[in-house]
Amino acid sequence: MTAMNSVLLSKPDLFSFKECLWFLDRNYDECLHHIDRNNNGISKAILLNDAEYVFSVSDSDKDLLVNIEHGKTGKKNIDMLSAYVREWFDMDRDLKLFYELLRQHKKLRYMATDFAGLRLMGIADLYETLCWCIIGQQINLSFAYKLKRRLVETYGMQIKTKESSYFIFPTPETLAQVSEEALRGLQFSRQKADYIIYISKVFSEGNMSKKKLLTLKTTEERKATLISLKGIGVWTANYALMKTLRDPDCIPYGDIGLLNALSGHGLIKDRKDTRSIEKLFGKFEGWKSYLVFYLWRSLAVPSFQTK
DNA sequence: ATCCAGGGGTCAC
DNA sequence: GTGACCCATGGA
Repeated sequence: MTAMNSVLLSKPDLFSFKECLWFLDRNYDECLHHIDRNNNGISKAILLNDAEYVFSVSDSDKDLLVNIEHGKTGKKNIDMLSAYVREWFDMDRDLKLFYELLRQHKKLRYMATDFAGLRLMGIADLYETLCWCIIGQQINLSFAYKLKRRLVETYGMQIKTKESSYFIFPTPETLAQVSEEALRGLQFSRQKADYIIYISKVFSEGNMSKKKLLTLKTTEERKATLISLKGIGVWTANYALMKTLRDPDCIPYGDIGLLNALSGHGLIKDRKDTRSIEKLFGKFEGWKSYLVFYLWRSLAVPSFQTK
């Protein structure tokens, strides 16, 4: 029997909370969650149905413990947060087939062991994902995280609990009203500032949403709809479909990290070797997004770093 | 100083 | 549809 402010989620097979946490804490200055290494857990603030919550997820043997730290409690709310966590950690997917495919590949089979249980960590909110992509376009990740922190701490909602302080990503309504100059003051380039403000207007005026995108049936239609927006190119569209809509077969073509991982494994000759890329991913039908994610994970393995 | 970083837009062919 | 070129900004 659990209290009304917490619930246990049973871990699926091939699930490692530790691996997932590692990804969420890979030495970058992430401003949208707090990792607690001592307690082996993570906490985060979110907005659900216009209500704010701070919740934590921690390891509890064969389960994950989800606890409401701040906000409305009760069964309905804890159920909603449970669903959020299951989605975030991609807990409802059976990775068995993916691991079978990995083990069939000489150069990649080590991943099934070394990264065992790593899940494709999602970003629930489409608007946040697109903003994050725009921020990250063509700059190094540590600077991208800096820009995101400035944006979030300047325009996001802050929630203070006894233990800590949390931020929620700014709303499109807020950022639609921000001036280009203000964002440039945060060291956004003119281009990034324009894209962010434009996307914010599109979302705040109701012309784009995750729900809207989900009404489109095919991946290609969804991709094309995203790309029709200024600032959203092939890379961003694929990234968003992969992280937010959880499309199983999206490859962010052109991604520098992906290319580095592929060449680090000796899987491609150069960045334009699209034939080899197609050939490799062709073997991972239904799991292309997962393969991309695992290749990103491999970038932290010293022997596969290109520098 | 120079090159690079989890791209995107534009324009010419 | 492909390729060349420009755009910005901090980090190494």
